[in-house]
Amino acid sequence: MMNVQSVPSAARWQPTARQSTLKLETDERWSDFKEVLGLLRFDGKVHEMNDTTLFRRRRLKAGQSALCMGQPFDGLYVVRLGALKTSMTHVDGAEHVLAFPMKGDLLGFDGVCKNKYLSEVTALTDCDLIKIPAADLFSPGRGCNDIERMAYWAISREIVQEQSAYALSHSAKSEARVARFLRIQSERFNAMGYSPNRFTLPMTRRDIGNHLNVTLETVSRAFSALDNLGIIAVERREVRILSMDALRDFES
Amino acid sequence: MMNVQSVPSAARWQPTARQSTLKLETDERWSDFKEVLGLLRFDGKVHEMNDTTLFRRRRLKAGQSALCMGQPFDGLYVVRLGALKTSMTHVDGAEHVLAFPMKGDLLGFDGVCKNKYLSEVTALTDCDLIKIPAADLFSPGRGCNDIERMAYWAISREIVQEQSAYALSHSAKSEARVARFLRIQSERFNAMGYSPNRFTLPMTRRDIGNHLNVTLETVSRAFSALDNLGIIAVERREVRILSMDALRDFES
DNA sequence: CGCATGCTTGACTGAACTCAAAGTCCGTGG
DNA sequence: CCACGGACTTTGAGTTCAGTCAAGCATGCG
Repeated sequence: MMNVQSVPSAARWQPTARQSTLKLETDERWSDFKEVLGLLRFDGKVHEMNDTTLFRRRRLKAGQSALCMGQPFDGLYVVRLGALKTSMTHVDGAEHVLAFPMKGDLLGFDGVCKNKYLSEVTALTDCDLIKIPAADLFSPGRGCNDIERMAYWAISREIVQEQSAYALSHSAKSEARVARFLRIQSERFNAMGYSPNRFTLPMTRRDIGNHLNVTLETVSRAFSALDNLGIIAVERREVRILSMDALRDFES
Repeated sequence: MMNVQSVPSAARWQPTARQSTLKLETDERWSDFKEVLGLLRFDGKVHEMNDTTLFRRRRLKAGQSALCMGQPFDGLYVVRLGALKTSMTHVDGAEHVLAFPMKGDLLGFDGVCKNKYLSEVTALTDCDLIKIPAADLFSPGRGCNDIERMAYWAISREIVQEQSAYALSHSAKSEARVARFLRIQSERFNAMGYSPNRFTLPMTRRDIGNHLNVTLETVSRAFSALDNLGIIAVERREVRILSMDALRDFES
């Protein structure tokens, strides 16, 4: 088990030396249904425990693209390790950051409807994903399967997160948005089993700003302001939250 | 069939006289699986056409609440007629408008995950909903059923819409947001079989502004500006789009 | 070392918010 | 019937917050 006080090692953004690139790519690894249920923190009922199914794992290096807009839908992915960024690119070329999926989050669910992915997913750190192939989800021959049910439960959860993120970008003041963003990040790290009071942000100021609909300078200024008030201590991407209550008060 | 040129009668916002309130409430109506598929514009495959299942209809008057935050999840709803507003209320009392569901849209999908609804849904006009009970979605005894598959297909579609809405509130200038909002409304009316060039908005300026994260005054000013430029003609909630190309150019 | 990327901070500007007033439409009650 | 009140909308004037532009620093990499 990982030390709760420490920051997840893969969440540091410097891409490590490529000593073992080839080894990684040929090193096939698998995850079972139970592991996926655990990662997703699924709390529903499973009818017959399906321990025979194995899912292929997929590794990504920081900066690599996991999914691209327009690609045909071939399955869902669960993040096993690392941090990513989902975004949509407009016709005019402007990028919009939708979310920052991390351990236990689901990717690719926007591809079910039109049978192709509608957003881009980029790895911010080295990542380890578990793929749930489309074939396992929609096999018409099978009976009502637990995998499908689990997947849809997880999709519903992602909707809820997305709605919160949407609401996130609607506070009146920019500093309040940044404060709320930090609180939510803290809660997510906590849910993943890491420390909620000390963590390393995997994304740039620019990505945060894009996600919150403010400029990167505004994000930087908000961080500095919260630091000067003694609410947080921030040094580049290292964040410590000194007073969660003060941070929460700052949101309104 | 409704005249394509005309505005849907239920989309006018004045609550009609209550001549037949009691009649409506005792007048039980039902919809079949085929009608729901048609409303949702489902284009996937259905294994065995399920024409025996009947869904109960639910009618609402303008201003009534369809779903409330915190209520236990009891099913999904498909809009058969009318327009609604989904919103989330923050701890500080601020409301945030997420979407304006209309004919063919799905409601209540955010309740699957935690087994309770997480957003409020209010009728903007008189509405006619079709309820798909939770029991029909998750009956463990049944085989893999088409209803469940259809529901999840529709949920995925709603995610896509929501992502677009999220992106909608991230244009640089407020007038561009309003222009994009109008284009999207136009496309939705078109998809529903109504005229894309002439329609009646079911929501207030305040609701539009809340959805786009601008003030109601800014929405009003943007409407006036687009009117003065000859791109649209707006009179209170009646909107005519005079040049769709110019409107689209205005978005960037 | 030089370069690229990311972060911070400052000064200035302008777009959108706030406050305010007036007009429109509607339903209701005198 | 008309007057009134309430909800919605429009428009104006002043202010403030966040965007833009710019400079400088830190870090990591080739």
